[in-house]
Amino acid sequence: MGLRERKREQTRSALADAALDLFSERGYDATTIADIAERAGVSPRTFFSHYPSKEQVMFPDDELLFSTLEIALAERPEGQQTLDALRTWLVSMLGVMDLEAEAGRKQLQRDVVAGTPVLLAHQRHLLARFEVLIRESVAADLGETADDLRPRLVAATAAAALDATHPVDNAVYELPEILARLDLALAFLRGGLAALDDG
Amino acid sequence: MGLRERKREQTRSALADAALDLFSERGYDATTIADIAERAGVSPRTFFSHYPSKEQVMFPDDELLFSTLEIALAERPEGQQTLDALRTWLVSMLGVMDLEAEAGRKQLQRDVVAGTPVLLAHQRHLLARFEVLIRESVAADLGETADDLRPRLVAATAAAALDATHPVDNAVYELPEILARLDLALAFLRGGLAALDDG
DNA sequence: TGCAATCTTGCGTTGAATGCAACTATGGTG
DNA sequence: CACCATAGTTGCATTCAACGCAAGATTGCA
Repeated sequence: MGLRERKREQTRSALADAALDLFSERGYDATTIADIAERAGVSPRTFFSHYPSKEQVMFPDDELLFSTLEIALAERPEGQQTLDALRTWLVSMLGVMDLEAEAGRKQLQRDVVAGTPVLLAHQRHLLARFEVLIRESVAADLGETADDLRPRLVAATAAAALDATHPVDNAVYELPEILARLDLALAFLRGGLAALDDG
Repeated sequence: MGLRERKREQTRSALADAALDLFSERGYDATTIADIAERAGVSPRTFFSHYPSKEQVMFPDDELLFSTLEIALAERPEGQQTLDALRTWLVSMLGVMDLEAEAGRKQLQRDVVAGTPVLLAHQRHLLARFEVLIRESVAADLGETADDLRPRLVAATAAAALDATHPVDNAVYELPEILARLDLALAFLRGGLAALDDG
């Protein structure tokens, strides 16, 4: 990676760090883009060359998560079910994540989000985008349309399971614990499908 | 209802109508609050005394739906499950809705929403609020916390089922058809719970 | 008729977000 | 090493959503 890209990444994360700090100090609404840019040492205009909106600076790597899941679902081994691919993807993501970022920072991020309606809404929006990916993939598995009921139900459940992998309060989840939760959700989901087939 | 309230309601729905028309003519982004207010025959400032934001004018009666569900869940008969109360509420809502508003207008509203990312996001936000209600109520049923897995999964499924009651494309659903969809979702959900109990 | 509550309106302010053009730094090429 | 294309940064100007406030208009009630 060249100097140029490295500098850009540096600015990008400086903005994210500055934003997180300011949001947690003064609150989201009391912080302006100008404040964030100033603390990050760049011009206000530069903010928008890295993040398209004020909310997104709190979710710097969600675009990456989204695209990796998109690829993981599209390029999964022949015959592998969406839900298995999802599980595999989650494991690999958790593997990468815990290495690069320390837990305290993530916890602070969660606290700020939890206390800010606009950010909560945006987080749900992101989750909904994941749900769409899952829904389309599941629909293909089942040979149905994304508008049909079964893909909807399955995707909603899977998205809720993904959401439930985020620790609550100050708990720190370990990988096996997270997977256990996911598998419980998958069991729920498969039980539901079975019930539909019986009826 | 006095003259004052009637006038206010009149202004409120004039704004909603004007907004829907303009959004479908020029698009959401190309329409300003001033445009809407002008067509509705009121001042721009008045818009915000009826709707807190530009998005909400497209969902004029969701606050009502929300509060009625909140009450329906809180004041359900002793021993009645959340999901049954939800079903009852849906039936009563559909009964009221189809009488007051014609289907064509609703269809136009759905088209505009479907073609406008901001509005889609807001619709999901509203659905998420319903999901929270359901989640808390289900958690109480099960004697668990709203953060626990089962209430999350059940609420997510139920919310998806609610969402699936909205017609797709230009289809017009009849009441029995909608209920059949909901019941299918409830069967899915109970099958899932059963699977969890077995494991 | 007059008073109180409520709705409407205009004015001003803040701040998010975008477009554009100029400037700067980097990476690669001859 | 000089040159050029590419990409990142910045300042400037603009639009518009959203809010606070105070004054004006209208309705309900005594």
